[in-house]
Amino acid sequence: MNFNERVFVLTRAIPPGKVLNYGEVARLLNKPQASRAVGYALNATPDGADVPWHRVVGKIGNYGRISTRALTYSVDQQRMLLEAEGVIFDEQGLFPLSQYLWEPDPAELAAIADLFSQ
DNA sequence: CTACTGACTGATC
DNA sequence: TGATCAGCCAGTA
Repeated sequence: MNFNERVFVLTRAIPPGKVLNYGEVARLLNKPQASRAVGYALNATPDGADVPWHRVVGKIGNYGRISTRALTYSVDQQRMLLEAEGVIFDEQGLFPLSQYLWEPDPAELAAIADLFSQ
């Protein structure tokens, strides 16, 4: 299973209403400094694949921010998807990571790691 | 193998 | 409040 597929698997495991920033995804994949590669992977996400890519966001200090680099989907669309799941944005389009960052159980991570070896 | 490209991040100015 | 810079990494040519 290559890096991209791992990113997809992990992203699929993010529960509604929760998010992960690129750096966190990379860290959970045991590659703490591959945040940029994570962005590349999500950019390659097949449209229509069962991957909630909108739950992966950028990070500014202790806040989450929707990335504007890729225009396959607009910032507004991604924001609407997250708001539909309960994420509240402030006037600057940011939201506190402390409140929305997903913190998976060790057991859940183990299950995901299991899929990686397949 | 080398070179280049990004949905990144944190530090610096 | 921005804008820039430099490390970092996987995928592609």
